[in-house]
Amino acid sequence: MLRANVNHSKKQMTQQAVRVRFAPSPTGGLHIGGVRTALYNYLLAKKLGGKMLLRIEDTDQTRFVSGAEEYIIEALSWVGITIDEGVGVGGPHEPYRQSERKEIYQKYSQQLLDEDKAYYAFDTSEELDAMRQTFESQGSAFQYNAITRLKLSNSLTLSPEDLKAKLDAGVPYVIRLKIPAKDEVRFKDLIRDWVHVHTSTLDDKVLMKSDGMPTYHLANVVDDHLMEISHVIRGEEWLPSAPMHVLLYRAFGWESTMPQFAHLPLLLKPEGNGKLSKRDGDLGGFPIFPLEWTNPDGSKAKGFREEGYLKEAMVNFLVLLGWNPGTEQELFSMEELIETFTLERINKSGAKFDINKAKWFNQQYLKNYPDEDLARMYLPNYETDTALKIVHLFKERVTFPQEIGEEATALFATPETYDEAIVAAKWNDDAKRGITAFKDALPSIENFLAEDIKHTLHEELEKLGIKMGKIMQMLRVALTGAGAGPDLMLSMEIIGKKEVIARLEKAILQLTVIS
RNA sequence: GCUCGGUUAACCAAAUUGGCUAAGGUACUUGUCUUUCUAACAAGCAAUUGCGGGUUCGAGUCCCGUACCGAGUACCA
Repeated sequence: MLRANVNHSKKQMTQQAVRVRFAPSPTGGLHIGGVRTALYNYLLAKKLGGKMLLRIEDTDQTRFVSGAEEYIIEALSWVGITIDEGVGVGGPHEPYRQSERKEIYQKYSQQLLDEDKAYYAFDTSEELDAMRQTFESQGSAFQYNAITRLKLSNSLTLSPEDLKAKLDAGVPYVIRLKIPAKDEVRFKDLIRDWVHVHTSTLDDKVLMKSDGMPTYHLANVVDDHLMEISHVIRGEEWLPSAPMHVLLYRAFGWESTMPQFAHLPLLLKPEGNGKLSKRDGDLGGFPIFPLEWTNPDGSKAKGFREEGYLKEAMVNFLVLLGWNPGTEQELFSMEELIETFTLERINKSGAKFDINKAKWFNQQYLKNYPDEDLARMYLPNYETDTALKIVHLFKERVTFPQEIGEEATALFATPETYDEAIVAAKWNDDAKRGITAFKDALPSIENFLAEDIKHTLHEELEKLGIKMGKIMQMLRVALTGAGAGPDLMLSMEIIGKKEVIARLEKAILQLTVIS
């Protein structure tokens, strides 16, 4: 290959073009952890002027779910990750769907077979399961390795004639990697530093399944090599099999151009320990998927996008799950992230998935969102002028943009009930006199604007010698039913003169009857 | 069981060649806002860094032991 010229200094290695890949399998909605993995890949690619590839790992035909691939592409595009090469885009290494690359894997597994680095194995799943059980009952674990393979049904133990007979007869087989009995594998993980493992603890992993498809292990090594991937950035769950992947690169003679590895910390459950799962989302009432996902049976799983999470907040939240800039900055645009991101600053320990943090980021971004956009998107049924006032009134007090619409609806609804605790504490003679006087003065206000309303309230209360603080909360209850809320003067301006008067009349009447 | 990882306040989390007083956020408490508040702003409270040893002038950081938690251990990725 053209890359033959490579076994030299590290410096030259790092100057090699940066090419990273996101390689999900289309088995359903994309887990939010996958989005983070994609994001880290993307950030590294952009930072170093490299390419981001999307490869679909659909080698498990039994788990394939239609629609998942489109979903993945849409999810990535939602958060702003653009693909330079791969499924949906094309590129020089097509196809990018592993199911369409079968012959390639067959060719390479045949190469390993020819070089005696892999072998045919005819043991059935049932036989192996039984074997595992036996071992387990004896307190040890079954391994298909240098020792046991000599007692099992494979091309190492079968005579050439028997082997040929089985193959000719079409007996199902898998191809396994022949892991050396005694050897040390070590590789440098960009996040975890040197990892070493003795080959005696590894087992002869299946490379090709009996259905003719490769396993993840073979497919990802072959493809990463062929697609000239420079950095493999993936979840920690792959760390245990990484040594075996190194062995595969070695077996193919590709070790000198092997990509660098970076195994990302896990996304942990919000409570307790363990990997974040779909169930945790149901339990905590939050999504686990970026976009709403519809299962083949029609059932739906919620998505962050539909729940009202802004994509900027999502990115910011996700990027900080396992990475930090080392400064006190917490809000980052995608551009700033591309600038600041480094693999070196990813930490090793798992990151707790704290949905409150996601909400906090959403609030921060919502606050800075242009009023005009929010008004147009979430208050389409209001006049522009009114809509802008409503947005201004609520956007710093809510977490999700759609809440602005809900708050607006509530604002225009005459209260049916009044906060009892506050009525009990604050509804007294002064409150009644003050509010009545204020109400009676309202018709004379020409421009029903917050400033003028405030001015009138001041005047009326001054005449009566009542302090503003004494009745403000009661006034709010009379108008909205609730003891807390946004700026009251602006609220009244939006509600409108007629309705404010009507509500006050109603409240005075009802509350007087109650007390 | 075995292999590989992790453990810093109530919670999240930083301290990346061992080096000033162990960041920051959330929550909580208090104050300010002559107009309330669940908002905003300000201040405050909170950690012998899982535990036990060791190396060192100096350890969250390195070494040994131990406890707990996780990941992997499939013809799934």
